Amino acid sequence: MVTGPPVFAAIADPTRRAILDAIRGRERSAGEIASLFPVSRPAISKHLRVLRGAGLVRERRVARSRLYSLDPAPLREVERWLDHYRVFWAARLHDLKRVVERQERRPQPGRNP
Amino acid sequence: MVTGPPVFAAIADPTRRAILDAIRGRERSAGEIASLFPVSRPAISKHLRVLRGAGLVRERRVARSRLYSLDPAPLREVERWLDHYRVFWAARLHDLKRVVERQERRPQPGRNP
DNA sequence: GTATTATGTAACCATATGGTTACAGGACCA
DNA sequence: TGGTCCTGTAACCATATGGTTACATAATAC
Repeated sequence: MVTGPPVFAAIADPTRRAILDAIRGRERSAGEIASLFPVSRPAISKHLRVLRGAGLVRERRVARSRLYSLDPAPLREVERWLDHYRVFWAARLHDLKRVVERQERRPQPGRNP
Repeated sequence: MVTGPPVFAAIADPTRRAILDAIRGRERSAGEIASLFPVSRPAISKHLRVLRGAGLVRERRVARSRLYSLDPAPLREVERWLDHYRVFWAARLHDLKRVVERQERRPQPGRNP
């Protein structure tokens, strides 16, 4: 049984990572998400439940559809864990800083509220 | 079956993350690692095999012991994946930059060669 | 009301996973 | 050589996981 923050287990599966990639940027309905993958709709439904359990997606009911959008907050836990290791590839830390600075200059994408 | 980069599955288990935390900093023997956890030594041996499969640990035979040390390289794959999401908590990007700058100023820990 | 659409849930299945105990093998010591 | 130490592997077990098909439910359309 995998205990600890569920986000680590949630992103272990490649299909779930792909789902996150698919809704990063724009909200999508469950059916729309399912259409992107070669597995059945119920399988996707279960993946979405896991992602919801990890707090990685928000669900919004609209008419007959359920629209899913990204909630990146739990990923900061992964980020925090990686912090302890980032020092080990410190040779490229200045690259990271440059990335950060580039993104700071960029306008906020702003997920729809 | 979990395909894709094995590093994501490797770090999904909390015991394996704890093992990485334990050998981050200093090399440890298999038995020493096992002594840190409430599970049997063979269980740890299997976890170490998974970590080796993901390229996260290096093994060095010394006398009767096997010494394990961290190989952080595969974690950069996780880092790279997170890059696409970091923009979504951009409000705190300047914090990250500060962390980076703090670590750049710090002397290199240098894993023994 | 009834039909239709979109989605979650139940029941089930095969395989993966994480754990155990028992055993095998290589390296040091006498 | 024989014995002890350290560790990996084999065999096995219970449960988790990811998938399926069939059904239930909720909201719109008629």
